[in-house]
Amino acid sequence: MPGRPGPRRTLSPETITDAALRLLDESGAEALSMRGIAAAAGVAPNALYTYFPDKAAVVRAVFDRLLGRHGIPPLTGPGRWDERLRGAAVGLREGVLAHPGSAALLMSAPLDGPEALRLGELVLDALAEAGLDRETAARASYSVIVHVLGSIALEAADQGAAPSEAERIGGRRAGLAALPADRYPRTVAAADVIARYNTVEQYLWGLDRLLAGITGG
Amino acid sequence: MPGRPGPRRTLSPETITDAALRLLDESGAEALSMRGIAAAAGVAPNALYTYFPDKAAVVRAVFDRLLGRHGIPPLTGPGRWDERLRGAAVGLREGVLAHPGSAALLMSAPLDGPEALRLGELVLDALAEAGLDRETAARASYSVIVHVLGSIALEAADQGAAPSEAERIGGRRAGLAALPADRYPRTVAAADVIARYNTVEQYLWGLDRLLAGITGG
DNA sequence: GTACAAATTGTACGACGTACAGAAAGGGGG
DNA sequence: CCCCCTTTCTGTACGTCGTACAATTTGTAC
Repeated sequence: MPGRPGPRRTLSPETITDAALRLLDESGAEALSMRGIAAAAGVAPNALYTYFPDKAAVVRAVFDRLLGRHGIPPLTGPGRWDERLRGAAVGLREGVLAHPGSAALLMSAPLDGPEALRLGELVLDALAEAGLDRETAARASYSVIVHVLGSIALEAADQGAAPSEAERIGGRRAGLAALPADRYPRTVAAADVIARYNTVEQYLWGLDRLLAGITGG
Repeated sequence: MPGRPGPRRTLSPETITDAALRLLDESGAEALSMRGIAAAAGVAPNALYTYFPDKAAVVRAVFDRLLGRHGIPPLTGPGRWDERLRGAAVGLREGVLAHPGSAALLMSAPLDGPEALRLGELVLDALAEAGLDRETAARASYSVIVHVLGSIALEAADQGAAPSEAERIGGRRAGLAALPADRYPRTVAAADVIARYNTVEQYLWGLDRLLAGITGG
């Protein structure tokens, strides 16, 4: 099909998501407005509606590009399957957490974009290499993805929780640090234990336990 | 301290979150606006700012009450520890998914409200009963909570993804159902496999694998 | 009764998503 | 070469949002 009529100058879905990612890096997720993205792309706000039906569609596209931006390794690489899986998990975590606020998008859309599919293929490929049959691999990949994305989202929610200056009580945050140990004895003790590890270690510990339960049971 | 001056008639944090929960049940999570909550409580929008510094604080409080609304069983109940854990997990899932859209709040705030703490105590209690030492129980509880909340949030995001009428392409949704099987062979097969199970079964399968990896390793 | 502090309202501002209509712009048929 | 038609982008506007500010109401303490 040769060129269609009309002026088709500046925009495309890619230039729009490019501008959105630039905005996300510079100003955080709460700045991801239609007007802001349009301004970053140098067009009027409504111009975006030629390429996306609404804001949710733009956000989904941006989220998918976020998933694929951080060097997910090829499907069949060298090294042991679990090492490849751990490496991809750590890379994804670092890439997402580098842009605080973007993690809020992680659980907000179905995982059906092209980059999300590439991620799914990677996980399934590694699990097949581990010797799982098709059914177990399918179920396991879902649980692995839940663990990876859920951990990242929860960690971001924890550290991104607006300290907000208005919610401090008596100078310290009304959170785990100020718990009544008599009412929540185990939780306080657990917070104490977990605080001794950095989060990436806890993240990989959970992933390893999950993989052990899948392959060993 | 006897009564403070000023008229303190109608409101309190509880009446506000009550109104918000009523609104959430009737009109969904996207209707959770300050103005809407205030109207449901019968006051002017600004009245809420006497009790909460901003909307995010209201949402956090509502989210915490959501966590506790669905009959989380007492910390030390009858029955085997894993049965209690599974029961609480299923109950939480049903309760949250009954209000589509409210699941979007699940990963949006740190888990430090009173009901979130009660949930943490329940999990830790069950894990202690399983014979785990303090350190392992602490780490395991974090992973279990990630799995439970992450699964629910992802399921809600999948099914709540606005079909939106504008994003249908050729009459069918541009999603997993229309995948190019030559580019994503494993993913397509996995979607096929998982579709044969209802989600609660997959949810418990993942929980069981995780628990097996924790207690057996 | 009078002064003061706290709770609630009235009003307003800026930003948001997006609908609608029009203007600019370029290719295809004559 | 010119006209027409499709497509892209802009101008403008509407309703809603979160929330800041000042005024008003209301109760307690002296």
